[in-house]
Amino acid sequence: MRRAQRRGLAHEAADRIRESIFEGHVPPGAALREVELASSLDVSRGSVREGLAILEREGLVHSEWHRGARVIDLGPDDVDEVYTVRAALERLATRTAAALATPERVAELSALVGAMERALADGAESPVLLSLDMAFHDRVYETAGNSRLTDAWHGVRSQVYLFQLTRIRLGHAQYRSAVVDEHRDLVRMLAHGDTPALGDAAEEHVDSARRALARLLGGAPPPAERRADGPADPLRGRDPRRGSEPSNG
Amino acid sequence: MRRAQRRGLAHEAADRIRESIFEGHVPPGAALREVELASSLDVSRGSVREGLAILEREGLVHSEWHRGARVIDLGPDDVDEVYTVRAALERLATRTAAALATPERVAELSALVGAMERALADGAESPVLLSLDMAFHDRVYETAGNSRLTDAWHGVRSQVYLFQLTRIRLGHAQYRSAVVDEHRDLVRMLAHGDTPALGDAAEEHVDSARRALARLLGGAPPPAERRADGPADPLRGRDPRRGSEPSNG
DNA sequence: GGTTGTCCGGATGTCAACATCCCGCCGTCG
DNA sequence: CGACGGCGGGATGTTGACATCCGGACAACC
Repeated sequence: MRRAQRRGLAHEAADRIRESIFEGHVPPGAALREVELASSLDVSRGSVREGLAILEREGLVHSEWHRGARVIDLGPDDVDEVYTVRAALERLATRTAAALATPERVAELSALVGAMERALADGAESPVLLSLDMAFHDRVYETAGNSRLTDAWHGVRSQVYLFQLTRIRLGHAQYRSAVVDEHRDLVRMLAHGDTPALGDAAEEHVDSARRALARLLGGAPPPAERRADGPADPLRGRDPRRGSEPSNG
Repeated sequence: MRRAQRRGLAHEAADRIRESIFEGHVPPGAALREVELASSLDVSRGSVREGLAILEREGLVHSEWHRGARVIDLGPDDVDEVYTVRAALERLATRTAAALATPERVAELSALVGAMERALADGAESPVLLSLDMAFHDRVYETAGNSRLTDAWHGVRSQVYLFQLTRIRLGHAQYRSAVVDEHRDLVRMLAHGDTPALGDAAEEHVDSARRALARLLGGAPPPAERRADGPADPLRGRDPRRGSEPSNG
């Protein structure tokens, strides 16, 4: 059985705030004032504060000293950052999962793809598809069984979710047509144990999303490099924004 | 100029506690009691609490609901987890850095290698070498200019530091003999812009550390797979310990 | 006119007290 | 003798109040 988890108000608060952001009730760049949220959620400022720290870990929120927290404002450069990191993680996760997957796990993933097919056929809303999409990848990371890898994934997961939401909003059809096929391919390779090709396929899966977003958000045209040996495309530099390197020395 | 940073007591507390752990004053698995630390550091429990959250983000500390925080206890399985993730990150970071590096940046890295050579020749303590080692990689990530990538790195950095410390403690000579050469190679490739080989070299650099540690900690013998197209070795599964997946749906 | 100094509202950072929860111990019961 | 249940110490989770800091506006000064 899965172990039960007691969580506490901070996690609850984080969940609510995250929901609000995803549902668009709080626009990008908006200030998240602690007192406001505290009274709104009916918890103390301390708990809200801790919740905001959780969201900062997920990259959904950016906060500065004595300047409060704001919803992150994602631009074209962020697409590159997030998806480049995600591609590297996904490559590792998928390959590791392939090595450890039990038939039951593969069946679960296959069932998720089946659910996506049905949802697509039933003309379900795209956010429903997106939920299945995210669940699929969560399952893959879970199968990989590497808690550090999962943590790293959680560091970009919410941002990916946000990006895919805007992708859906701007380019509906394209997402719907690609999602199911790509995941079905992934499952097939995973079941077949085709490890060498899997890494590339997982990266390509992520990279295709990146390209679609780059096109929609109108960033500088991506270099469209051939990708036979990994993602070689250089990302445009960007200020390191968040300071505070751990200072062990 | 580098922007000035005001940090606050939480970061200060985190730094002190981190130091204590690195210097071995707090053994692995030991409980980190909030009241104790608070009186010891002469700050309030709230700040200590926030500091512990920071350390948890770095993977140095593990805490459970109403059960407090403990220093993480690293075993053979954790070596695989940490270094497998690190290899993936380092691959991306090094390749990206190669694409963006200015001559000045390469010179800085080269200077760090020079400092390592001098330290080695002067018979400096190994922890000094390790500091330069970490500084080198920090610099690489900084050059890559991807804040998400840097965040992910910070998620394993302290654990890597801890592992390298035990590596030094157990297998002194081997680390000293390998470090300088490997970093010099990295700089050479980076200066030369030899991108395709760089990714593999960076991965190999990390993987050699992983193997050394696996040997020293006496884990199950690693599968010693040929690594021509990436790290294919499956990691042994492990309980997902930390729960709390972000629950957006 | 542009720059600097000062002030004030509002928000965050920090603190110490109250509420809740674990864990080990021990007595009791089957 | 082993299992269940309650108790008490101690630690964490949560809260509301105080201290500090930021940002903009206005006024003084060169």
